Amino acid sequence: MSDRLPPLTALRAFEAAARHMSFARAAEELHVTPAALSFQIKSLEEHLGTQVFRRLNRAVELTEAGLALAPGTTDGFQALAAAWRAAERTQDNQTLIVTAGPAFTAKWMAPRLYEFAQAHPEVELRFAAGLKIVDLARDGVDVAIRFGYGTETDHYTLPLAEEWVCPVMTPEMATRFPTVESLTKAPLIFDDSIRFLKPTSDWDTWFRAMGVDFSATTGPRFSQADHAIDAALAGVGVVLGRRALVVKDLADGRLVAPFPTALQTGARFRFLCAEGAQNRPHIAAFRDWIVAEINKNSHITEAMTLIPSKDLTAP
Amino acid sequence: MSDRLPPLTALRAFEAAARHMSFARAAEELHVTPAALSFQIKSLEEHLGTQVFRRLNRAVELTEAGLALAPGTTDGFQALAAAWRAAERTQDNQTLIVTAGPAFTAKWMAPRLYEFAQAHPEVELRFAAGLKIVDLARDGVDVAIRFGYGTETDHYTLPLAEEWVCPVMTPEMATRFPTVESLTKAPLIFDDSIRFLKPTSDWDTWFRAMGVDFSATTGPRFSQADHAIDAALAGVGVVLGRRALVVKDLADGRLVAPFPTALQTGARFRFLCAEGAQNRPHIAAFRDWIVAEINKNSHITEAMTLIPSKDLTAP
DNA sequence: CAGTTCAGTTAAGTTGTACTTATGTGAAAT
DNA sequence: ATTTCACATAAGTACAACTTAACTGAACTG
Repeated sequence: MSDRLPPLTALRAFEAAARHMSFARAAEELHVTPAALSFQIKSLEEHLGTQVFRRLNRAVELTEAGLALAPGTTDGFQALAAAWRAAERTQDNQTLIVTAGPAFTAKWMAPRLYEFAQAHPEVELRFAAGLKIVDLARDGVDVAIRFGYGTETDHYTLPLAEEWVCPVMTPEMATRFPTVESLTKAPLIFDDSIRFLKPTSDWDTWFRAMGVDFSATTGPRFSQADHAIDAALAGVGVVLGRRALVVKDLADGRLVAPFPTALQTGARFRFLCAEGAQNRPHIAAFRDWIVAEINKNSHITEAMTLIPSKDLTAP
Repeated sequence: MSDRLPPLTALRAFEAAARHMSFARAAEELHVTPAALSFQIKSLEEHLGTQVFRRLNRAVELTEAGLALAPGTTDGFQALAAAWRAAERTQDNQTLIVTAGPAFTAKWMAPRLYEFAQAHPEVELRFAAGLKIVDLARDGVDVAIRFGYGTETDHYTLPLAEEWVCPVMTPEMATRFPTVESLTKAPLIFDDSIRFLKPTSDWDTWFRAMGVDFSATTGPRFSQADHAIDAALAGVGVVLGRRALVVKDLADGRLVAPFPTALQTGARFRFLCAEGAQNRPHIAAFRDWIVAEINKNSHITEAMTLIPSKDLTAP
């Protein structure tokens, strides 16, 4: 992969020139004189054996070779710049960039952010949305919170508390549906975000765990777990709430779980960071804080009867 | 995007060292002495303000900063190398790299390849499979043949003949189903590869064009058009064959189209290459040859009654 | 239509990066 | 105990990369 590259400064000069379509502006960007840039381009052309720019009267134009070269060089230098920034960020123990799904961000992080800021005023937290992050280093992220089963290799992984689901509702709603049987008549909210789980942990499974044969079908459906919980908070109905996303609301009394039987999903949130990064002070602080926050509400789990979903597979 | 990069030779040295996990081997790859490489790494570390390698007794190990830096630099230099190769290829008028879908490759290119080789012995054709090519220059492809409606901007685009579909079958099959009415009883083959077309050009539409109200439902389905045609060639049944994919078989008598009414789909194959590349001799030769080949069989289209599918939208 | 400006080229000379050879260091292998 | 191996360091060199300064040639400008 090596010998097949021209002088890198020349490539860099070309990339800037192609981006600006001007030698003068490229020279300015690179803090060199136009003359230097002109030489670099010339050197590149000698290496390639053909022109990359067509020199017009007052402008330059990419030749076919230049057109082939330009997009890839821009990509390449962007990747290098991103990598360099990622390396620089490892030196920065003030800023912590976290990525998490929308549900965890809204229902776990957001209500606790103030407390973290109190405990660690020196750390500036930033959130990068999106689930599609594949490579932490490449995407400029320090920590990822992910939900599911998998255990990534080549990353430091800390599994957090196992996720269970349990019917939760407003206190007012609980008075209207005091028994499990009455719950079959209650407005049920469906959280489609956990449909990917296997074995499934849905309403039917939960009723089966309670010894009730009931097939829930109609009711509002949400693809995002946080929206489903927001609906329950608004008094729309009863939702099978995920542990991590509802314990705060349960602890604060905004929601109640009158039927303390929960399905163990087998899935859990995981704390991920680059191998070795777990020792950086602010990352370790963030991790320890998350773990402590989870333990704060462990009494809610202790009050639950936990039944693994896998023991309840449909007949 | 500029100032935020260390000396590129140092980055390059680091990339090689991280890839080999050895200064000595990296130095060998870059054709420099280990001493030079050691200095480059040191210079990089001074720029970053921290070590990127932990020097062990007989080995080196990436530090956290190094771990953050390594993958992105490898990506970056790979992108640069790919771009440089793409630029070099513009100098090469012997090799022509073409990408096309499996159906076009199998049913249009393959049967005509020998003729092209005869006409242009100096050009070496290579095929890159896959539909997912987004950027010709980035992916190292000279020419793409694509099917659909769109007209790419920022590429040279030559629309080829509009695609129609018409029932085709083996001559033996044609004797068994002499009328349109009898065709409703024939084994119909479904080519799902054109289901994305709007308006649809399917069996129902074709029968509607013939004034027959018939809803075809059962029959073998193929997601790839070439497989559907292969099935028809094998005598399995009758398929709505796409112009480009069946004219050769029609011209050679392997298939017949006894009902010369064809649906105009509005879609067509398009010849794509990088802007400017259409003038390179071997690309121009390839394009002209494709156009000439298509014209060779224009008598088949001329014998057809063409009905636009959009005039036949379902009631 | 001269004069000015603008964008890139070329020449000559300077600086400093990247490289070399040669030697040094420390730990593991023999 | 000696050798070997992988990288570090010192000192010196060569050339790449850059500078200033002068040049070209075309397009605006009034």
